[in-house]
Amino acid sequence: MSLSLAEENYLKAIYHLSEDGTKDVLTNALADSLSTKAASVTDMIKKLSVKNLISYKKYYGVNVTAKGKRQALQVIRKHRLWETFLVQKLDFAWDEVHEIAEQLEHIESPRLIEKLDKFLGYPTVDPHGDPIPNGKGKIVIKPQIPLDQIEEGYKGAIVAVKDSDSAFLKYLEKIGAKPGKKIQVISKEAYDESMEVIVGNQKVFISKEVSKNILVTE
Amino acid sequence: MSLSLAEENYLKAIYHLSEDGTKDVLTNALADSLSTKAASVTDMIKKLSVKNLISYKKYYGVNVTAKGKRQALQVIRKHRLWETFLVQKLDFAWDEVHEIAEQLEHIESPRLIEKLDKFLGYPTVDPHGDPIPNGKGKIVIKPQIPLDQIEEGYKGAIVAVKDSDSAFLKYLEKIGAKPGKKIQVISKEAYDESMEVIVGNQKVFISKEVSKNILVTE
DNA sequence: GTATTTTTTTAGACGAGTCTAAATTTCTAG
DNA sequence: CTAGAAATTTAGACTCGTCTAAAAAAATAC
Ligand SMILES: [Mn+2]
Ligand SMILES: [Mn+2]
Ligand SMILES: [Mn+2]
Ligand SMILES: [Mn+2]
Repeated sequence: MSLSLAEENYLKAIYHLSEDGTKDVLTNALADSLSTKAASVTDMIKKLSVKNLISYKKYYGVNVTAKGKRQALQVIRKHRLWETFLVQKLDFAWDEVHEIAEQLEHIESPRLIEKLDKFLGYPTVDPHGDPIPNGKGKIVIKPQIPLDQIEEGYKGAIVAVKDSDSAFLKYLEKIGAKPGKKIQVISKEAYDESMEVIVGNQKVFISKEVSKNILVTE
Repeated sequence: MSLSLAEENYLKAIYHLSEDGTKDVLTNALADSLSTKAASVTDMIKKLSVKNLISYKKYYGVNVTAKGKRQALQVIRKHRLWETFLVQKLDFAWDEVHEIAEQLEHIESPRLIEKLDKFLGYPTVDPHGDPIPNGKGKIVIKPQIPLDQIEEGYKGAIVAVKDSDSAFLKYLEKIGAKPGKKIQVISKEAYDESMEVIVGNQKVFISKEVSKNILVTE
């Protein structure tokens, strides 16, 4: 009963778009996310539904079942372990790994993943700060808040980044922002919600566009 | 112009069965090797032929073109680098890696392969002793002879093994035979061509079935 | 509360890759 | 040299995943 590459990609997209299974995902949102057409999504949705991986109410979107969530988390686990490998062992920059992990996540071999996990020292987060589900699919999410919801005077640390777009990650690299780094909010402009922050030792201005994609500790 | 997974598998099988492009490969041989049906092979052959990756004479088999050989060698390069990674870094036994490499060889990312190669220290042979083509597809084959063609009194070393069957590799493991190990032929039975050999420090009897799949130095 | 717009589903088609069964070609005995 | 056997190709069908165009349902606007 193992899933095809397409099925895995759909399941993962549904899981992510549903925000970990908390809200239903609409057909067009999935089509956008997977760069495909709504009609194709409807077709695949029916198949996943028959296999009991998602629940589907016609016209009102889908969500993962318990079974589907387990499968999605396995794929996410593989994706994040491979990303970690690529950055930590092969010396890739963090903005280069997503596309490659998108392929590697579909390699089928439980033993491979076990051994990779061990080789990497059982990491709990990937290079983007995203938590890595364990072998049983359990995922420990650290409390985290989008930086745009933070007020002046805040001191904390970056936990993760939301966007996996390469240009965004390159920009973060440039300003020295990555998971683990300390961050302070010096001032916040009421008009456009842009911010002046200190990351590492550097003072930088960031727009709301950026701050909403940076997740920080409480 | 990148190839599909199926195309890559066919091309690699043709290259191997043709013994590095030296003889034509027949439809049924290909079907056996790929665990598919002759009719499917004929279909795919036509496609590869149109793409100028193989030359095809109806009813008389196929062989790789220069272009096809280049592509096949790239896939083989990836396969053998991944096998090396699995054994050297992830601590897999050498009989466990073939199936996984069969999947990993299709991951598309030139940068990944470059970096993997570097990470492994630019190995020249894989865990089975098979040469790893370099980035340009150049392959250095060490002189090697099947052990069954060797006579009494021979002293040399194992260069590679032919069969990637797991049971065969496990057997070799048991008798301590692997690429790099020294080997001597103590005696050879004329009747069935079985041999008494010393591998490492151990004296063992091996059948022709085994000796023909062990490649040794001259 | 009806009309228009937006979203989703259905209908029908296509390419990739595979299969079985039938036709064709080549090989091999005698 | 020819009949039968063996190998290969062709014909037609199927699944998977995708697409476009048309139909249907839901949301929204007035
Ligand atoms: Mn993927
Ligand atoms: Mn990530
Ligand atoms: Mn393969
Ligand atoms: Mn090998």
